[in-house]
Amino acid sequence: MDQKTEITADDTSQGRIRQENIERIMKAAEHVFAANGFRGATTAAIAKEAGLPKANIHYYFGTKAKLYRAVLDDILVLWLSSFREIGENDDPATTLADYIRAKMQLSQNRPNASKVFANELIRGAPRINSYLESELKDWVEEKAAILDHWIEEGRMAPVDSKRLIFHIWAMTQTWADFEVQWAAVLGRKKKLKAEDFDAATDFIVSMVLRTCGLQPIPPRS
Amino acid sequence: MDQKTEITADDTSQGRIRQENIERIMKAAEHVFAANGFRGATTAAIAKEAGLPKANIHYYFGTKAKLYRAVLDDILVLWLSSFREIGENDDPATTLADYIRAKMQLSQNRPNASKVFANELIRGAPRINSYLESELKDWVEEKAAILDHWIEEGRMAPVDSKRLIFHIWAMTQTWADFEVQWAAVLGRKKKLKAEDFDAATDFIVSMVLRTCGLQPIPPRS
DNA sequence: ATAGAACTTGACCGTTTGGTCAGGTTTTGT
DNA sequence: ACAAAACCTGACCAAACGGTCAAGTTCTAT
Repeated sequence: MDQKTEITADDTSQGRIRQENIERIMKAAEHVFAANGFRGATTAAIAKEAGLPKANIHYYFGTKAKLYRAVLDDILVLWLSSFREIGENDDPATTLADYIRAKMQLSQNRPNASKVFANELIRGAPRINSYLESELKDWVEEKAAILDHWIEEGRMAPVDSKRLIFHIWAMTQTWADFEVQWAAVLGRKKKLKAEDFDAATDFIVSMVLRTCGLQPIPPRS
Repeated sequence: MDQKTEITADDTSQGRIRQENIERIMKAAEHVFAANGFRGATTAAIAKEAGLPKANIHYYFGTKAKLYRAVLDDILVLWLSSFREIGENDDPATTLADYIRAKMQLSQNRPNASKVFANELIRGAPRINSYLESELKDWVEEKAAILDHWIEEGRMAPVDSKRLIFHIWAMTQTWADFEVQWAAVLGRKKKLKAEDFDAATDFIVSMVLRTCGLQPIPPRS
């Protein structure tokens, strides 16, 4: 009668079958939500991609909205955990480069996560506004303060630290969200090659470090 | 019987009422498609926002798919026409700065156009792949050649010209597509202020010009 | 003035949607 | 071995969907 098993994404308490199926469903859901947005995605499409009857996904997640939330929560955890700890005593150049590389690998390895997040933002982020206004805002302010500290110590050139972070995000995320566009312009067949991601990573690192006066500008020919 | 009036977006041949209604519907459609994607958007929602009965929008556009195409075509024209002509004899610094400013104004003034385009790309661009592979690719290659020419002449530092263009797009579009995110992090109430766009524009211009060796890096304190 | 073209729209239709449920099978702890 | 818990799923439902249509109203050229 009462199906109050209270399913959460990280329910490790019991059930091998449960874990396997939840994983399978969420992977399929991430893909379908990425490709169609929340409203455009159908539970039938998710079920088909997961290779399960539709009723089965409702058994585990109840409603489409709850499944979406679970996918979204998974992504937010991934997002925040990807941000390596930055300390005031670290080297500015290597810290920035490492961070860009980490974000870029996320774009390459988890493009659907990035797309679901992008979809949510485009829609006005109705479900994650509190996350943006709290965790994310705090994270940015904390990291920006460290950059400002470095600037004050003369360890890098003065830049608008918050906006630097914003644009690093913009540049790294574009390679996941708009992959088809860059693939088409570069003459690739739908998918980018690994070397495209490498070249983009190097470019962004170079651009950011030059902006911060941490890498010399090559002389004009 | 046969309603073969062949409606195109730029049908100026006749009909004051026709033009007015088509404009109203397309504006509403752009908003609804931006907020929900093609699959997630409903003709009822578009009709409601346009202030017309649903049957009326079918009278003018036939199907949801045709309406979407019309909106998309409108955006592609806007996109390409926004790219000012660049000549080999222009000044690199002012040309790049002007271009960034133009793209940024599009983000500020037509965010829904940007969002519809972004949605289409995230989905894999099923309807505009030929545009990406032809017009857009050609445009990028043409402009990149001019940048390369400038580099060869020693008028700017060597950079990967195509990737520079890609990342300018990424940085300018993020202010339209992900406005809520930046508004939340900056502590604004949902919408960014005009000064936020101005500050972002200055930052991107500065970043690009520094990268190209066209603007001195401020000394460390 | 008037006839034909253009525009309007409530009511309707077949399909797809998210979600439910009863009755079954499998797994698990003892 | 066996009962309880967990899992499975075809069949079903009301609501929402894209689209149609016939009967009307308004506009426009002569």
